[in-house]
Amino acid sequence: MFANFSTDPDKYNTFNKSSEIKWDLIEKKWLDYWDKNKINNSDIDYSKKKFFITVAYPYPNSPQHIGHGRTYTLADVHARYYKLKGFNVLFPMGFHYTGTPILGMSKRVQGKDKDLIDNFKNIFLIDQSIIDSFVEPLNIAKYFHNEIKSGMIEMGYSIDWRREFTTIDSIYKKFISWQFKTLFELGVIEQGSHPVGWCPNDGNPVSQHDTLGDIEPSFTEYVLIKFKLKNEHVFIPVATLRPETIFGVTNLWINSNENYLKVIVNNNETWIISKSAAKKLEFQNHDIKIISEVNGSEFVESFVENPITNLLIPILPASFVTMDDGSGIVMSVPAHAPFDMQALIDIKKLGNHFFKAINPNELQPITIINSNLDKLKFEFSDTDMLDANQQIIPSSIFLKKYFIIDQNDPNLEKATSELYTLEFYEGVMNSRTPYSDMPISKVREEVKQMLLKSKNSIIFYELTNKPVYCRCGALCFVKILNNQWFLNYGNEKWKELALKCLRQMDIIPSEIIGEFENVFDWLKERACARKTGLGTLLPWDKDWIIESLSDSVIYMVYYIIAKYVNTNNLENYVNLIDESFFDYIIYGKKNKSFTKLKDDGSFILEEEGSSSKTIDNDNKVFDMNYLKSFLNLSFEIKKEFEYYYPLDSRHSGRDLIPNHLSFFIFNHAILFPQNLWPRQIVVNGSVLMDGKKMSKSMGNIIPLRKAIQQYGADSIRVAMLVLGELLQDVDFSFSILKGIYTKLKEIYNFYMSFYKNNNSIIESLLNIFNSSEEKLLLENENLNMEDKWLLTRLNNNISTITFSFEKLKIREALNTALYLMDKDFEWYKRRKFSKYGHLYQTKKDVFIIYTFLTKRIKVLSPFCPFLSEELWHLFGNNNSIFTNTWPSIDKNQIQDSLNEENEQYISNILNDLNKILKITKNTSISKVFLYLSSEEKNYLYWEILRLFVNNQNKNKNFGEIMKTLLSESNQDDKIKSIIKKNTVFIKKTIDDILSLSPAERERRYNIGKFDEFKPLLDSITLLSDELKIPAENFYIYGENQKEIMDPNKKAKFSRPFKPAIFLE
RNA sequence: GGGCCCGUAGCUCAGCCAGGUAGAGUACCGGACUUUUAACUAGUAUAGAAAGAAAUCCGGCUGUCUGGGGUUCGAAUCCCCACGGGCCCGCCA
Repeated sequence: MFANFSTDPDKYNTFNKSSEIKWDLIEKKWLDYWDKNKINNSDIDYSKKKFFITVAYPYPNSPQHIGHGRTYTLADVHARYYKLKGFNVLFPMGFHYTGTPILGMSKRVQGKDKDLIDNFKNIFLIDQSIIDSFVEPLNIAKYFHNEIKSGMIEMGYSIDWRREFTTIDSIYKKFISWQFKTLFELGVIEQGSHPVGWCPNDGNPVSQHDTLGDIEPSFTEYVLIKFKLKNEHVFIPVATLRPETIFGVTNLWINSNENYLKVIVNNNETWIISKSAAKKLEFQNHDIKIISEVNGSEFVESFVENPITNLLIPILPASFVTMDDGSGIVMSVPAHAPFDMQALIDIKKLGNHFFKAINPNELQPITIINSNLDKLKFEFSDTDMLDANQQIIPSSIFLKKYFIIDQNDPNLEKATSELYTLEFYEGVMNSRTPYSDMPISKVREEVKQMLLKSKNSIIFYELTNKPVYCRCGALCFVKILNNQWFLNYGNEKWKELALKCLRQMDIIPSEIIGEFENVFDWLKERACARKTGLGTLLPWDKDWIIESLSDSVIYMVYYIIAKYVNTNNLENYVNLIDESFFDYIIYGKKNKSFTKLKDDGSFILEEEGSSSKTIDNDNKVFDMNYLKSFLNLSFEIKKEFEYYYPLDSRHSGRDLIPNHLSFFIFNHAILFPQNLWPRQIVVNGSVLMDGKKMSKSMGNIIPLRKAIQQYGADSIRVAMLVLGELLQDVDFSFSILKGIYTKLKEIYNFYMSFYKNNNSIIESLLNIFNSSEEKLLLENENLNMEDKWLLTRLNNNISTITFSFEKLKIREALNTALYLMDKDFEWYKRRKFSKYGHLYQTKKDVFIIYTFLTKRIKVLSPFCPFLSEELWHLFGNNNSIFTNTWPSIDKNQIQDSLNEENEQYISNILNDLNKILKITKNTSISKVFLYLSSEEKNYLYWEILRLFVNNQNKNKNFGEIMKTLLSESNQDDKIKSIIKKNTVFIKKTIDDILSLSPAERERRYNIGKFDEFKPLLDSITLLSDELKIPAENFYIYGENQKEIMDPNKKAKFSRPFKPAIFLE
């Protein structure tokens, strides 16, 4: 990968002074350096704590776009932070070849699909010759694999590439076989049937990219209820989504203009169904034999028996019945289905003479569901709307509401769905049914189960978005796949185990844990094998390929093995690798040849005189040395597994919670002992573009590598993370990216100029930290007010950043490191310049700034590794910044609170003065008078502050405070009078304190008596500069000072921290 | 249909869990800046003025916290309802 780069740093010449920074050179230089110095490699090191972190590996069917980068970048920042904290971090990456889309794409390339090829050419910028090679599916995977990997390297991800693998590598497949055999033995893999979208022409399941117009076939479950023809052994099945309405059926509807089929189903029953229903039933695994074709009209006026109520009901003609839905015959529930009601009305219009055996007027709707129709009833009252029991007929209300005229009215759909929703959520069954007062949502399931149990119905699947056509042009159906293999995530014991695992895991952000619990709740059987695609064969049933979400749940183990495949030729022993190998590594079980291994890795010697051949338990003969070296390797791998496992952190997008992440927990929970369960999951939201999810079909993707070329990796890393906190879905923004680009440039330039002006001092400072010289330079009395403040702020910021990192509030950490620290430094500059006219001069000055800059670049380094490494080396360090340590927090450095308060105070005064100047708009001001508040006021201030700090939950309104103050001073009349004299002051002070953050209150409280005079005096030069008033024209008085100049009697308005101000 | 999330400055997002202070970045505006001095004002070191703005710096600006109701002395924050936007539920990964 890096063969083209040299390690000679001069070659890159990134320290030159041209105004544009050569990010590409900087990036190449450090990528090369990290690679040469193996910075990202991780091996067993018992002297360090390990930290094993992974991200979901990519599926290589397209280049990475900015959206993918977020999860990876977060993980990388997390990894780099832990590395700086002194952990031995393992951050590996693999590639997921398992699945079908690559095969589909390859087929489309073979078929010269224009859309796809244009996409490759124009969006992904792939050469025609490469596209041509895509007729071979593996070439697609390999191409994008390389593409994605290059992108990851260019982004500076600290991945240990020695552990790379793909999911179709031979030993990986053995690993997956082991996983499935083990799961099978644990009894959580079962066989059953499963509905899928199906192309009869290809004989394959179809999903979105297999269909014309990229339609995802979706289907619902109907209940097909069988009505027996009176006096005949013939059944008329009808499909319904509302089985509970069986109690309200008055008749069946048949289309008398269409032909139906008489068929024998499953060699057993005779049914009358539409032609399309016959076909659908065949795909749904029913054996259909056609006997004859019959016209629908032949059944008109026949009677059928309701299988539940046993009532005899007639079959009547209706034109709204379509042959493509259900069986082509429907049951009529006029009271609750507007279609049925309208058809009934239409029939009644035909008149009695139309029928021989039936008087349609005798057909009365049967209301079986009560729901709140009050609003509608009020608007449309009419006698027609009552049934025989004087109950309101819901469907008729909706017919009126939509002004329906006949059964072909398009508004009937609307009326139907509205009534459906109303009754489903608010309706209850009435007393005509055995389910009186039960909610529909519950009854529906019960009736369905009852019907299925009594064999009066079957489940019937129907596409909801039909017609769906395969790319080959054939019409698609719902097919029931037989003998489908499932992972039974519904298994109670398994679920319990998974829940236990979840509970002891650290889920970040914690509020997302509820989402996991929900998923665990409804998770049931999950198909785990397919007929097509790349992947591993199901070990006991080689017709099936293990499905992609099932072979990617515990693969983190494999990163440990992959290193030995890539660097120790483990593949040479592939014939020795079977379940016993994984049993040994993961469980420490010794089967087969592993019985020859002792616990310390040495061998149990063969009997004397044995040859160099050995025989394992399967009676296979091996060369002894060959076996020994395999066992040696296995022992090494086992040691490494024990060192790195369990997994410490797993990063993923939140869209994977319902599947991958949940399966990940389930599989770990059952396959690993509790002490090896994963410890943490970190979930992040996705990156949107213009409010929409990035996707190829939307054409709103930004290829990652292109963006790196333009803005550099660091800018993109920062932009991705600063956009929003973890869980938030963020909108990508180029203006922010550009802003960050210039920000990083600014940082770079400042470090450069600082170095150039002070290079000899800086070099002498290289090893100063923790030395006696450092202590000497930081002697309290040597430091100015602003120096102390800067060091305090530095300390506090590092503490904030560290704390944010620990909670993985990455954005907060970044914001502090990138922006807030800069703000502090700006203030420092202003103070310095105003006092001395320069930023640095003495060694001490340089040292303070050097301290700030050095620590800052460290806290920035997880976010911008390239910039940080560059500047780290600029300052003369000749090791990698990532082999260094995270800046420590100096708890008792100096009087932190006081330093902060001082500068805060100065800044507040400056703001106040500016505001007053602005309001008065008086430019002729020449003198500034400041009055500091009296002892009495200060005393009261602390008393009130004490109440706030100590009694967090008490009422803090004015009355309460007064009461408390007075009651606490009940013996002391002097204090009492002070309190009474200063009620206005107290009220204002309460407001002052309320407007402080809790931290600020705490700080002021901890400082105790605050001397306002000191910071004022120290900042006179600053105030003078900023206000453009000579320093000698500032006058500071105590409120009660005798020789006070107070022409406007302002002094009495002074309050602690808020001196009274008068401008002349 | 089920589950989840979001709605705060023009834009992208913090703040909400633990109620009292609305805050960052970006955009925008002004100034510093550069050029010109032909015309205008003072007057010749120049300033105003006019024009230009790549970067940088300084200063400034912006809010019915989606709406309604409730709890509270006090609500962006807690509770309820409504509205608007998004995500996930596949033999996709």
